[in-house]
Amino acid sequence: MAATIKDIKNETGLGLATISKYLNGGNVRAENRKKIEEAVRKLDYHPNETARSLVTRRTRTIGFVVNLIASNFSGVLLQHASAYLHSRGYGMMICDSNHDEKQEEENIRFCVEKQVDGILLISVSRNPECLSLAEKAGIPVVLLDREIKSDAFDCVTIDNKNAAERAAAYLISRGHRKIAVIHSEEYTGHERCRGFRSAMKKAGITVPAQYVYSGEYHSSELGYDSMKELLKLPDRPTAVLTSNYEVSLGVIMAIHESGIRCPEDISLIGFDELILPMVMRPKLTLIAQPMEEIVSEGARILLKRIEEGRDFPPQRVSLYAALKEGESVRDLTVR
Amino acid sequence: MAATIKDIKNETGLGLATISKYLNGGNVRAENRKKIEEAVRKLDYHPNETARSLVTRRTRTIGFVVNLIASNFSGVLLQHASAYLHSRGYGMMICDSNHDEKQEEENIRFCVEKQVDGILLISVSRNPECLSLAEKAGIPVVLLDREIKSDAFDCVTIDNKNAAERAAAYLISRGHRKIAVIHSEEYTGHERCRGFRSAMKKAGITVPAQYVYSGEYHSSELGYDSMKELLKLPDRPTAVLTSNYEVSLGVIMAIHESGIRCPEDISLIGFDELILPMVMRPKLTLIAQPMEEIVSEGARILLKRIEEGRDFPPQRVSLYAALKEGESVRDLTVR
DNA sequence: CTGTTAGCGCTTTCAA
DNA sequence: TTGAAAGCGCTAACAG
Repeated sequence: MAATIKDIKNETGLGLATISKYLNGGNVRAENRKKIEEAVRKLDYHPNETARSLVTRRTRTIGFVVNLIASNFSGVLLQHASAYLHSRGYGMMICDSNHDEKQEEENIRFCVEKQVDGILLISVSRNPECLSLAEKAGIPVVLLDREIKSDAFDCVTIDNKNAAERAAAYLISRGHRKIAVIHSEEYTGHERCRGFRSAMKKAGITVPAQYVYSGEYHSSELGYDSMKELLKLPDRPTAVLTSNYEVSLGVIMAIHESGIRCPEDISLIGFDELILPMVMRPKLTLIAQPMEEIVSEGARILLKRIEEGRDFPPQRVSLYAALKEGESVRDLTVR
Repeated sequence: MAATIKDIKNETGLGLATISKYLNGGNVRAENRKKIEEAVRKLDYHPNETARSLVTRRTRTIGFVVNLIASNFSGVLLQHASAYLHSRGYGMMICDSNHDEKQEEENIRFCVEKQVDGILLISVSRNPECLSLAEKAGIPVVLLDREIKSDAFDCVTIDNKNAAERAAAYLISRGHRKIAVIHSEEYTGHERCRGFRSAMKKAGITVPAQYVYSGEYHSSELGYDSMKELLKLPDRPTAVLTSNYEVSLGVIMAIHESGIRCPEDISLIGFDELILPMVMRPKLTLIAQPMEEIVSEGARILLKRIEEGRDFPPQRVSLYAALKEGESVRDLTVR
C-alpha cells in the first residue's frame, strides 16, 4: 500500500493542509519543511495524482488524436509533443484515428470521457462536427497541420498553398515548363495542388491533365504508380512536385527502377525533411515543414488556454516552411 | 458544469447506490432502469472517470514507454497497441525515451506517478534497474521487442538470433559465401549478428572483419556509409544482411546511387516489412516480424495481470518471424 | 504560518 | 433490490 498524505501527517504531527501546501510549493517554516521532506523520503511518498485530479479538476493529461500514427510524419510530431508536454508535467494520451473519420470521432469521445485537459488534433475529417463533444465539455482543442471548416478553433499549420507555390516557382525559375504534380486526396494535398496551379498560372503555363495525379493519402504506391505512368508519356515532364513524404518515396523508387537519372533526366521537389531525403543522393530539394515549431506553438496555445483562466479568440498560426535546396532539381537555364 | 450522479439521484429520486450499481451493469427493477436511462440522456450524464479511478484504484490507462517514437517500427507497434487497448476501454499514455536511458527511467517514473495500471515497454536499457520503481508500485510491466537482463518480467519478442540465422542460411543455400552484415548497436542488432555468425559457422564459412559493420541504432547513415565502404572493397561481398529497417533504407540508397544492380550484382536481405520494402523493386527479401501479434500478445498478458487477481510466473513469449521471399536475392547455384 | 473542516464524484459495504 | 453512510486521497476555504 502506497503512503498517503495522512501517513505523512502521522509521521510529522503536522496538519494535512500544511503538508499539502508545502507539497504544492507553498511556504512553510524551515523546521517543518525538514520534517516533511524526511517523512516523504522515509515513507517513499508520492502524491496520488488521481485524488489530486478529482479536486483540482485537472488531469494534467493531453489527448493527442492523430490521423495515422504509423506514418513517419506523425511520428516526428509525436516525438516533439511528448518532449514538450512531459517537460511541463503533462502526460500525453494518444489515440490513432487510422485515417478514418468514424474512428476519429470515437477518439474525441474517448478523450472527453477520460477527461483530458485539452486535445491536440491532426484531423482526418474537415467537418467541425466531430469536435462538438469536446466543445460541450469545455475541453480546448488545437488543430495541428490540418485545418477544418470552422474558424472557432485554434489551429497551427504551414501555409501549404504558398509553400507549394514557391516550390513550383522554384522549378519554373530553373527553366522548367513541363511540370507534373502528384498529390494526396486530403486537405494538405489539395492545398498544395492549388499552390502549384497558382504558380503555373502566374507563369502562364497550362497544366495538361495527364500531368496531374492524385490518390489516397499516405500511399507510396500512389507515387510509384503515378511516376511509372508519367515516364510512359510521349511528352514527359521535366520535373515533378510531390505533395508528401510517402508519395516522394514511391516516386524515387520508380525513378531508380527505370534507370533514368535525377536530376539529369528528371527533376524532383517534395515535402518534408524526414529520414529519406537525408540519406538519399542526390539530396532531395524540398519544402521543410518546421515540425517542432508546429507542435510547440500548438501545445503552447493549448496549455495557455488550460492554465490561464481568461478566454481569448481562436488563434490561427501559419508557420513558414522554407525551401531547402538539394541537388534534385536541374537548372535548365544554364547549359 | 457536467452532470454528476447526484443530479441523477435528484432527477429520479433513487438512491446513489442503486444508480451506481445500474451504471456498472448491476440488476435493477425495470422501472428504475428506465428512469435512470432517461435521466442520463436528459442530463447528458457521463461518469467522472477520475472519481471512479480514485475509489477503484484503476485508471484504465496503460503507459507505453517507447525507445524512439519517431521510428517507423514503433509507429506500427503503437498503431496496433492503440487499437487493441481502446477496444478494451483502456487509454494509452505514451512516453518517448528518444533512445536515451535516462529519459527512459524518467518515463517509467512518470507513468508510475500518473498511476497507470500497467506498462508496455520497448526498452533502450538492458538494465532491469529502471523498472524497480514500477515494481515497487506494483505496476506490471510487459517488455516488447527487446529483452532486458532479467527474467522477472513478461516479455514478447521474436527469436532474433534464430531469425537472422535463417536469413543467413537462406543466402548460403543460394550459393552465397561472401556475406556482409550491417547491424545496429543494441539488443536486437546484436542478437541478429549472433544468428548470422552462427549460420556462417555452421556452414564453415569464415567472416572477414571487413564484412561486419555496426553502429548507432536507427541510423540509415550507418547503412549508407557501410554499404559505400563495402562497395569499395577489392573482394566485394555477394550479399548483405541488414539488421533493421533504417539500415536497409540506407543500404538501398547507396546501391542505387552506385549504379550497381540488385540482385544481379549484389543480393540483399533485411528485417521488417514496412513501407519501403513494399514499394521498392526488386521486392526485398526479408524477415517479417509479426508486429500485430507482438503487441496483442503483450497487451493480452498485461491486461490479464491487471484484471485477474491471481499471480502467475513471468511469461516469455518468443514469436516466429517468417522469411518472406522477394526478388532481392540472386540464386548463385543456377546459372 | 498552521490546522480544522468540508467537499471533489464515485463505489461499496451493510442493513433494511 | 434498495439506500444511507463511509470512505478513496487530496485541496482549499477559513479561522486561528
